[in-house]
Amino acid sequence: MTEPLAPQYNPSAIESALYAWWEERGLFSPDVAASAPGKRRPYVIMMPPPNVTAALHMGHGLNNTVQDVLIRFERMRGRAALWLPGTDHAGIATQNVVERALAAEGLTRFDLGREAFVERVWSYVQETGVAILTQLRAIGCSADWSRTYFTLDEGLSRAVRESFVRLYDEGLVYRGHYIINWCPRCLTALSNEEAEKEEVDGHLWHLRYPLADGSGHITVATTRPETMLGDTAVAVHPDDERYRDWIGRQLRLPVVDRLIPIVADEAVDPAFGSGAVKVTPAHDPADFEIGQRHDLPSIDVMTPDARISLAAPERFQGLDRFEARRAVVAEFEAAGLLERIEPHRHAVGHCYRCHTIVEPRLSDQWFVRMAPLAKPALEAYRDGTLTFIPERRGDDYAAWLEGIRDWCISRQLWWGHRIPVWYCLTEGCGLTSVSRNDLATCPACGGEVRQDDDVLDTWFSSWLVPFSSLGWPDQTADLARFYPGHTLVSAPEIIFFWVSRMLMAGLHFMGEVPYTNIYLHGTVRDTLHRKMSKSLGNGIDPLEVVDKYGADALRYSLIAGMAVGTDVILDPGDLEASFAPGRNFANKLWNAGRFILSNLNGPTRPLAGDQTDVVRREELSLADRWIIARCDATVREATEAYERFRLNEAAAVVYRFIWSDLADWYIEQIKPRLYGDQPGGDVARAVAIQTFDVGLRLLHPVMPFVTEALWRWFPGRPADASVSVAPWPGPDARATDADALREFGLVQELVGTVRAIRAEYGIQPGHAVRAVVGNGSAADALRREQATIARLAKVSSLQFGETAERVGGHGVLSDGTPVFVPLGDAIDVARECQRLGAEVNRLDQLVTSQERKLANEQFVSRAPADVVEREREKLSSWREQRGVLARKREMLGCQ
RNA sequence: GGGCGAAUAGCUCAGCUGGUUCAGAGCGCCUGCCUUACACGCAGGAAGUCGGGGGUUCGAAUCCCUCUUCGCCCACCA
Repeated sequence: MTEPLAPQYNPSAIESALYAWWEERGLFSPDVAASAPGKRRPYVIMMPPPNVTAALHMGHGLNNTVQDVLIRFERMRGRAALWLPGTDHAGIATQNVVERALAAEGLTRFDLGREAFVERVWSYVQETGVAILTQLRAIGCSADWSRTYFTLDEGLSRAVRESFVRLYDEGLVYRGHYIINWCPRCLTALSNEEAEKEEVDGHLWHLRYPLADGSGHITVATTRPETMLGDTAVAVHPDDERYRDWIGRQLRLPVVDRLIPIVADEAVDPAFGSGAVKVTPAHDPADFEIGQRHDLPSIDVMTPDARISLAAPERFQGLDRFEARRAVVAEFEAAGLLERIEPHRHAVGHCYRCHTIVEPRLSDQWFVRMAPLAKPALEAYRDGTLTFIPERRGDDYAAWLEGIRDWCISRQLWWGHRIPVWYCLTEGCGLTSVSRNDLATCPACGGEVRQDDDVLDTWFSSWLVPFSSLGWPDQTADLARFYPGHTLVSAPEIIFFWVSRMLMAGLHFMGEVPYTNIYLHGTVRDTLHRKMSKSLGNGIDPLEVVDKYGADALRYSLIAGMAVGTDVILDPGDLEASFAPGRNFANKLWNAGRFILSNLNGPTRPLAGDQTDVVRREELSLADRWIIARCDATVREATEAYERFRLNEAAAVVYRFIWSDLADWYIEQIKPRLYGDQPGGDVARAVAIQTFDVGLRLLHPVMPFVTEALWRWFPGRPADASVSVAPWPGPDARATDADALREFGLVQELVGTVRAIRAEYGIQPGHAVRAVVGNGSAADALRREQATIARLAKVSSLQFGETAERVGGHGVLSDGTPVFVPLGDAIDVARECQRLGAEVNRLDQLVTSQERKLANEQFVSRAPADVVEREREKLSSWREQRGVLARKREMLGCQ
């Protein structure tokens, strides 16, 4: 205890030093040997790897705080706890960042060429890549940094290739020519999940397509008129009476002047629009399928950056898709073929990285066949292997798996894992080789080969992380010990990108789910319930909070503000409102610790592992027994709350114990024993230390820094002791003490009653009053705690029994004990009558409704006996209190 | 268009298996206190028809139905 104990806790003075000390000691690196087979399975959490270029935001703050609370809890419970961190190369996101930097220099990636560009990304990533991991340390994350991975590391890249080759060999990876989601800005294909559907207000254009023979026209409705440049048919439903005779006839496609047929297809909904659909196989997934069924040509009228291609009439070529839309509509209008335009709200896909409207595009891509992978993953949910917290998220998971479509995994990017496929360039051979190793020549003909230009979807490496980060495909010791893990902590929007895919990959490659608990927390939002985001400018920088209020305050606010599965609302305009409670609590702890530690200079008892071992039971005062019982109850409640992922409740329970019980009552109660030579000082010191110690340990997962600082300063700690690996407090049957809880509760009530009377009549704080306490069930206890009552309620003399005086403040305890504070002329009798009258009325209402309840035959006969008994006790208690106050009113001569 | 969630004090939210936490916490507000751990504190206080309506039950903030208002997810009616 050599550190200066300033009265105000200063987090920045200790946090980084404590963190460095933890890390140096390797407290977060579980030993593989120490958790050898036969011992309890280790507890493993895979950290959702942040993007390598990311800067810490509140979403990371919440996600990682939750994980840290869980991992610290399990570590203290004595399990080998591994929290495995890493970073994600984040293909599109990272490439975009670097391309933006290039753009500032007036360059594009094409100016550099592939090799130079990738090098440039690497150097960028090496510069910034560790920033977020450093930031996670600043908020106290106890991850095992010695095992940090990067998804483009050699090891993980090997895993990516291995999995690709295996899936290919199993027929689960294939190359196909389909409509995919295409981002015209990022110039790459996207998976369905990466194309975010968003409702937008658009229009429905009703266009007339004339029959080739000039005998009339058919009207089609479309939300994207520009695609008509690539129309190759119009489809109607085969049973649609209106068009029965039209099927098979030819239309003259306006604008492009091409003949296209009318075909019949079941996919058409006769009830929508005109019941006739223009068919653009190259630009719409549904149309593509219609095209296949009817053997229609596909005309791709757009370039990769969504301009009109050479396949369209010259006057449209080069136009942006939205310019082309206007131009097409204008031509229809000019030709009198625009029937009408109506407003139409519909869902449009947007690139999840740059928010550009996605263009459905026909191209050759690599896919993973998902149905066979989804089946066991669905089974694992249905048979109860998986637990979702909150439960309802399991339904989202199951629904997605049931409707799963094949996964487009190729990306036309340069940053990522190059697809391990080589094409032979030799004419007549043309072999496609899928290989774990780089190929220089064709294995069949020895000719020149060319590797596929594309890279894999970022998530194709992340879905392997639960085992690839442990060394797979090698059978490493880490893999044997730490797979499978237990809990995955993520946000609901990541379920489809990552959570379910890891489950599928784990089952497929490892034969076991990578985790069984899936904890899905909410989103961090502002007070208008908008998601915090850079673009909205409503974010809060976690590091600024750490700076101003400390990491513990940040963590406390995030945890305390979050019930299972609900969002966390923070006010970017008022950091004080959001984070002061945590800061204040840390300061409270600091000062409670300071007080206890600075009062150890008297006799004390040795610390022991268990609170009731410290002293003999008969030496304990009522207050000692009470705080010990409260402490034990807190241990039970907090432990259960942590186990059930009710982290906010765990925080609240410990907060109440430390602040309301320990600081407000127990510490106040023992002060005389500590200051003077009054007996029991040694016992009080021992109990205070012991219960505070328990409180610190219970709180450590949520507020690691301040608890560690205080815990280490306790006398007698070995220099290398850390609360982060201190044993988790266990319940103690001997601490249970209902009498102490009830009796000290009455002491608290009495003090509160006298204080309220003092405040009501404006008695100066320095002025002592007398108090008269009548006979009640706890008379003995109150008598024994006279000194406590006198001190805390500023009572000069506490009398027991009757008194002839009647003018003063009156009250009653819940057991019916009358309380009287003689105040003579200091009070106005009428006011006191009114005060008591209100109280009698309140009790009267309670009594009346309670009497009705107990008079109800149905209640008495149907409610459980113990409930009826409790209700009877309540009634008699209220009657008793009402009687006491009514008599007091009589004595005062109230009307 | 389908599915899910939320609505409790001025604000942010707890309230789990219907009844001893049952109407709570923190912030804010009002009153009084720099009482020798803490003014980031202490003590006392005001403040709510538990969104509306209906139902089940001896008993509902809690379970069911319905309406209203917000939010989220999914969706190839062009």
